[in-house]
Order: sequence, then C-alpha cells, then structure tokens
Amino acid sequence: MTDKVNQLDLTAALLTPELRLLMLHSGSPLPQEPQTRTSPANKAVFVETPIEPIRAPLLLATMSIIFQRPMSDGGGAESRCASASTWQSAWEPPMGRSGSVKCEVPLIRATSPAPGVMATAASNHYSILTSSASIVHSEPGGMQQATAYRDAQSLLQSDYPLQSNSHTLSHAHQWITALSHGEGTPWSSSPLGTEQDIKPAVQGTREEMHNSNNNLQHQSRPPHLVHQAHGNHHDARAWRTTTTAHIPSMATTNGQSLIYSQPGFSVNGLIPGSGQGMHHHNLRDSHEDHHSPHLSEHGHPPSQHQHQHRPQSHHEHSDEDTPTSDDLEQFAKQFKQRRIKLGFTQADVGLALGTLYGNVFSQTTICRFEALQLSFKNMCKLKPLLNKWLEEADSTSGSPTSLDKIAAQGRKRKKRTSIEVSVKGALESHFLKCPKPAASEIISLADSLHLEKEVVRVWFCNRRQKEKRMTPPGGALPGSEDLYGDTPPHHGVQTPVQ
DNA sequence: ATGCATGAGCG
DNA sequence: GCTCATGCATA
Repeated sequence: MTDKVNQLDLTAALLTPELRLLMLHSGSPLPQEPQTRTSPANKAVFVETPIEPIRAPLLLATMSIIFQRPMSDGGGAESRCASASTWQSAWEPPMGRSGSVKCEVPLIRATSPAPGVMATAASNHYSILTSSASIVHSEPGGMQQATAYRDAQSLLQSDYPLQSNSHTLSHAHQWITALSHGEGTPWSSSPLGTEQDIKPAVQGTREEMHNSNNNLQHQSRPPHLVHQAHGNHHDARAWRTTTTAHIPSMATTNGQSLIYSQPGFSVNGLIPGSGQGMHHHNLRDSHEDHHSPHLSEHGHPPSQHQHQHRPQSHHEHSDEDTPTSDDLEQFAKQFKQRRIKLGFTQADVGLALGTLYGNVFSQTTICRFEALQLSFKNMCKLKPLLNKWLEEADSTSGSPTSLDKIAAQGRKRKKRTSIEVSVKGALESHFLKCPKPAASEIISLADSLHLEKEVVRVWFCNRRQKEKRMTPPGGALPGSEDLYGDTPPHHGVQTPVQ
C-alpha cells in the first residue's frame, strides 16, 4: 500500500515541470528528457517522450494526483484527484499498468490571483492522459473568448457549480471576458451573472443588441459532463493550447513554493512577450481586439453597432458623443485594465467619482459598468465620468488620489430576502411563461410560494431588468423582444443574418 | 459578482 | 405598478 503511494508509474510525457522540479529536488531520477516542439501553426506545444515508465519516489507530499483509469473500469474513464494525504488511503491503483498518471503540484498563487487558474489546474489535465505523443492542453475553465461568451456562461454556470472552486471560475470567466472578446457588442453576449438558477431559455432582448448568433443550443447541456468534454465548449480559437512542459517560469520562488503558471493562461499567447506577472497580462492583450473588426463566431460582423445610437461613425471614442456599444465595450475593458493596473478597487473608483465630480457610485455600479451590465444609456452616462477619473488617475499615478470616504447614508433597509433555489426555480419557470404577471398572478404566485407579494413583485422587476441588460444580443431570440410589450421603438437594427 | 431592495419618475 | 438607476448585503 505504501508502495502504491511511494511509487508511481510515470512516463516522461506525464512529467510536468512542477513534478520535474520536485523530482530534481528530491533527487529522483528523471525520465528521459522530453522533447518539446512547438507547432508553428497553433502554437501548441507537443511533448514527445518515451513511453518507458519510470519509478518515481514519493513526491506526493505536496502533490495532487489526478489520474485516469482505463476504460475497463466499468464506469469508464474515471478521474480522481486527491491530495496526497487522502490519496494514501483512498487511492486505488490504475486499472492497468499503462494507466496514465498525471501529477500536479498544489499551486500557489504568487501574486494577484489569476482568476481561473486554480480551477484550471484542477480540471484541465485530463486530456493529457493516454496520449503520450502529444500533449495538448485543453482548458475547460476560463480561457474562452468572449466570443464564446455565452457558451462560457452556460458552461460556467452549469457545468461547474459543483466544484468547490466554482466561484473562482466565475471570476475567471469575468476576467477573461474583460480581457478578450470576439464580438463587438457588450450585450451581444450574455453577461448574465453566475446565477445558479436556471438559465432561461427565452431571452427577452429588447433594446440594444440583436445578434442572431445561436446561443441557445447551449441552454441544454448534459447535466454532468466529464471534464474532457468541457473542451468542446470552448471556442478553439479562444486560446492556444500549450503544454505544461513548456512553462519556463516554473522555478521555485524563494524556494518556498512553486508558482503556478497556468499554461492556458499565461502562455495563452495573448501577450506574447510579457515577462510580467500574469496578473498583468491582461493589460496589454487588448491590442488583439482593439482594431480587429469583431467577427462573430460565425464570421459575421456583429452588425448591431449602430442600433440605438446616433448614426455617428464609431471612429472616435470621444466622451462627448454618444458612444457606440463598441466604444463602450472597449472603454469598459480598458478602464478595468487601467484601474487594476493602477491598483484601484471598484469601490475606490466609486468613491473617487464622488469626491472628484460629486457623483458617488458604489462598487456595484462600477463593477457593472466594467462588466457591461448596465443599460446602454446608463453606460453612456457613466463613461465620461469614468473616463475623467481614468485620466486623472493616470496622470496622478504615483501619488495616491485622495479618496475621501463619503459617509454612507444610513437608511433602514429591508432585510434581504433569500429565496430558496427551488422557489427560485418556480419563479423562473413562471417568468419564462409570463415575464410580466398581473398583480393577481403575483399574488397567487406569492401565495403558492409562500412569499410576500412584494418580494415576488420585486423579483419579477429585477428579473426583467436583468433580462434587459444581459440579454444576449444574438439572443435575439426570435420574438423575445417584445416580451414585455414595452420595447422602445428604436432598434430596427439589421439583424445579422445567420 | 450578483441577488434582492429602494426610490424617483412616469403614465 | 412599471421602468430604471443604483446600492446594500451577501454568496
């Protein structure tokens, strides 16, 4: 039993840099050095190694082991991940000797956490198994482009919630979203929150965006996908694949811990030459999409840029003119990047706006701005302010801007009601059928759900509001726009044909 | 980051 | 009673 733990069959192919280092440190014999080569085409890195297994002494003390058993296990490939400690008692040997084993070191985030990293670490190695010739990372977690925004949404919301780090994932998503995007419109993708509740199949788009991308098919997904399957959700273009073996920055820092270099993230290719901390990468990747005419996933231009705005050409990102949704998206993204780089929190900005221009805003609002989760109008309104702040902050960088706290006004607020998941589900389904229930309906609904009428009413209001902002443009679910009957008469936008 | 809430403005 | 902008409180 101890043997199992202490000796692990490893092929060089499975030897990650992390593991390699550990082995070196522990004086373990390393398997034959793998040869890495990079595919010029997709930048994927392949590792070619002899299949010859080696015996690796105990390195598990600080490792997480993920291994996959061969199909013969009845249940099919089964992945496991356990800490060394638990592993010892719970581990079962791989079904076959050839069973691949993948080890990875617990990762320590050195600096500002790169969202998604942890999650990624835990779930992206599966594909590596069984293929000793080429290892290509397929990262399920968070590298998808905004192009795959919707996919990502549904993916993140539904496929991962079970993971303990699911919240990390949602961050990742958000983050990634901010970093890269393929479509030109903010609302062209569903910035819907990471709400755990059912994702409505009907999207009540109205105002701005119509992007007839098919984003519905993702509504239905297998309740539980195997990790490997996740890769399919991703827009393959979103992020380049690479191998762990390729990560150079694996060197231990201060000898204390291994910095985790998430291949999918840092070597993503977004920032080719950046030698900075990964948390800064995003600050420059914007070049990627800044000028590129955002093509939709299907190669169609977003085409809804003009809607709802003045026919002003979108060449200038001026604060004066009504920006286009593209401008806003760009700005929001840059804003966030700058803010982070400058070291301000969303709350800081909100307060600063108050001291600087008299308009205090909450962290929530800033957050929503960055996430493009405000109405177009609202975005337009905030943009100039934020832009001014940005300029100010940029020029003042170095000396901390005075962020006089503005006393929060005390107000007796109703205790936030927490609606149970099941109840929420009921509300959701009702919403799908009727997003705007009559008072009587609300009452009966409240009655049956044992909720206050007001709570139900507010819930519907919020739900509608939410629907409006996060509505996937493409979502332009047929006929969903007039769902509320209050759709403004603008937007005769050319719906991207599909 | 987001769910539930508030309140102004409006019809 | 709705929309809309906004935020407290919390996951």
